[in-house]
Amino acid sequence: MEDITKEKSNSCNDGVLLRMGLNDNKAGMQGLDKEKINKIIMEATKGSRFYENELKKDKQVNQRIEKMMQLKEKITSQQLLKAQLQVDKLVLELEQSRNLSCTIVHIDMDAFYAAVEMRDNPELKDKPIAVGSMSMLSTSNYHARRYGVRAAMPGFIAKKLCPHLTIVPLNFEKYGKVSKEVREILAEYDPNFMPMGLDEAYLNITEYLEERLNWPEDKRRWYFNTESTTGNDKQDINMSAKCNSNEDVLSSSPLLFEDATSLADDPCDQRGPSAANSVVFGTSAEEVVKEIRFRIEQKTRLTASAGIAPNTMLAKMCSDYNKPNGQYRIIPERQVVLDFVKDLPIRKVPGIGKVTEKMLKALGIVTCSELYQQRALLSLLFSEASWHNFLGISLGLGSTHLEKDGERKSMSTERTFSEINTAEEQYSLCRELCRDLAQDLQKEGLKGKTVTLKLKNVNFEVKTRASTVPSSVCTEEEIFAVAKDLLGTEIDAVSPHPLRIRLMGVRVSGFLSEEERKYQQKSIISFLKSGKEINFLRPEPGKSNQESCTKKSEATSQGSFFDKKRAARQQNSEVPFLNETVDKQQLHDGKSSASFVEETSKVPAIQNCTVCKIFTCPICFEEQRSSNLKEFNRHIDECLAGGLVNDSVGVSNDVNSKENTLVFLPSCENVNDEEYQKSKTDQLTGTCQSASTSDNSSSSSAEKFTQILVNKPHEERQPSQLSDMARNVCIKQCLLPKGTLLGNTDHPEKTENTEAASSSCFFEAKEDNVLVCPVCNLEQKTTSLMLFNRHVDICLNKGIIQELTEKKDCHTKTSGTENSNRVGSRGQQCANPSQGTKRSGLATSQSVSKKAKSSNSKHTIEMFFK
DNA sequence: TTGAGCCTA
DNA sequence: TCTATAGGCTCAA
Repeated sequence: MEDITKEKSNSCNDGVLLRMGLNDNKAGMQGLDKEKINKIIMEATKGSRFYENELKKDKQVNQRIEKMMQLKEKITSQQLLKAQLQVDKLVLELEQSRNLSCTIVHIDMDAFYAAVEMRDNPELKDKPIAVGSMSMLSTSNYHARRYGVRAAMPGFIAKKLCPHLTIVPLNFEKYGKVSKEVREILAEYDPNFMPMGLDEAYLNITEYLEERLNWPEDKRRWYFNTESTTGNDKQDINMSAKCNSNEDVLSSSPLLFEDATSLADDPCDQRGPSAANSVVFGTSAEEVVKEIRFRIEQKTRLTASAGIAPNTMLAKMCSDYNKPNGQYRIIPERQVVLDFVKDLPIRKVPGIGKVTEKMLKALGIVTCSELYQQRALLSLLFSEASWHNFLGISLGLGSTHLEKDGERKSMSTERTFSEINTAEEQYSLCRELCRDLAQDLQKEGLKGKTVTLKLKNVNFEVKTRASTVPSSVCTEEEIFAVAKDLLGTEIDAVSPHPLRIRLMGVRVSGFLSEEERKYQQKSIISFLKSGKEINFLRPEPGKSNQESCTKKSEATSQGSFFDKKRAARQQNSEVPFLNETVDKQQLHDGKSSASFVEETSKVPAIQNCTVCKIFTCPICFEEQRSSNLKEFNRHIDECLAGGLVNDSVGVSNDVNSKENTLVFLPSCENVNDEEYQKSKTDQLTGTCQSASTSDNSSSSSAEKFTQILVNKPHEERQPSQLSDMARNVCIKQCLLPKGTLLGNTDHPEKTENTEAASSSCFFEAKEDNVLVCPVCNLEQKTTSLMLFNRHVDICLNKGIIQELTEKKDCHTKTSGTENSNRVGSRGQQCANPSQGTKRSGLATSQSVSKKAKSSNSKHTIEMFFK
């Protein structure tokens, strides 16, 4: 985030000191010199538990290095040669894919938090300040940096380095507002720009540049903001320029820099004629970026640095090149890119942290060109993801498109405190964290299956303990039920000694993917509810999050339709759907929006849930007070007989409103054999019944309604039966394109056009007809009825069984065995957005996930109940 | 596949 | 007196 962070790690040598100490000589100019700073830091930390832990961690890194070196020793020249060929093949491929056509910009606000604080409090202007607390600083201004005060440094140590340092507490609300102002400007240049935190963003201005080429001068003229230039600050808001061989910088920082000169006074400014209080910017990328920075400064009175390059990785490094308040561009030519990267220290590359730096240094790799030279060796020592990443870096390759952040993967909350060592306090804190987390989760409407407890003991050793439960959780009670068990295990593990901790955190992950949620929304149930959508998962308009979430949790805590089916099966219950005693695992799964029953009672704890007697009818959506389930089922029967058919069809399509093709097939699970046989016979004879007809069967419609998706196991079904079921369940003429033929394979004479009323049970497509699958709601181009029916079958199996019930693990992990002989280089790939690895990683997992889904499409309904 | 630990920003 | 949060990778079981 802050350039200070980069400074900190510029040249970490060995050991702990480096992590904590100063690593460049900038500080020495007017503040303290490097040695003195390191000495003070060492005196302040040595002997502390933190320091001891740092030593321990350092030892572990050394062990990893040792292991790597042993591995290296075993590599034969033949292996190396082979690897070289393999890697060079990839180099060729990468070269071919090199894209220099994009203009990517990275904008980075200078010492953001500190600059905001200084702007708002002129008294701080000439003082060394840092933002944060005595425990930890988030950033510091450039005065303070001269004393070695930097981000990620505890305030008390900073105070030792710079006794007159002013520490300002964090005010995220304020930074957020400023950030919003900056983003408004950025959006004008790239509406799809990618913010990275509050103070950084990537823009793709390729298209914008083309457009701007034809802009008249007046459209490129910007005026100085005299309003924001108060008397005292006037000299600060000037525009200045400093020129050097590499760049042409608009500079001015009133707040951070002392060497600003006025733009008007600058002889190297070559821009065109400008009015006294305005400035005209050109059409090149450099000019556009200057304009952006000018506008940011005029609007916020803060400065930004920027990098311009053909990809995100390079752009990010460029923004650091002339920081603060500068910009730098890499011309989009292969050789220029390679030259830029050549002597660049690897630590400057986003995503390469101190550990990776140290490991590479052990191999004699310090610069990016060395990274390239050792590519074959690296491919043998590091994981595939790692060495691919290294190769990309050494070739100056990175992502050329900006993707918005993907779906959230986890949410957590943690707290640091002075030692807590009693179980009572620990459980109490744990609950508190769960409460906070539950609120956050509910604000975003998230539920996850994995709960992770994080503990840091007084020796700074961090432990995480996770547990994955069958049903998603989101309420305080649900999360706490899992977390307290994890905590209990840890307390027991050290017993009879007390567990002495200084940090506790709770995380929930394993959320449903967006895709899975989409499937939910398009589930057969929603389909059947067409026109009267009630989506339990969405916040209700006009209601607070809290209200929505409460309702949501109430609804979902009853378990979805499928959960109840599963519960019923597990318990061998005769009651198919509205079971009063539900397995606790089923109670908390909110995956499906298909919950028919909405209860109004609170679920106090995971252990003791009972079903309330107020139900929401899935047909009329009215609350029904029922003393027993039969009564409620009777109500649904009435609704079905009287309203569902006409209503549901009528709402979604006024054509054929009098007809429907829904048939409620009995389930093998919950319907007696006789009834099942009867329905099976009906299917086999191709009898297609309307709901009203089916209503005459011995089983109640309500029960059958709940059984639509439950049928004979796949193996027991003939293809034709499956299709029949699919048709029975999903056919509604209203969803078909006008003119689509509906027909009956068994009775072709019954085939009718949708224009006319039809109770037929399958689709017949015209040539090249596009049919809308009633299950997935996607258009299916098909020339064959068979194909389309097959698609519907697959959707029914896949969409409903898989998508609704099984949570797909979005993180498809790389095989451990594949890389088992490699030394892991952890983390650096993913953390580097500029490499595109984070994005591509996401894309990969998504595509794998899709693949998994498609391969699972053969799964059948009954699998769910297993 | 899951859990734990680690790396990075 | 050494943070808080999130994402992703690796390795082992």
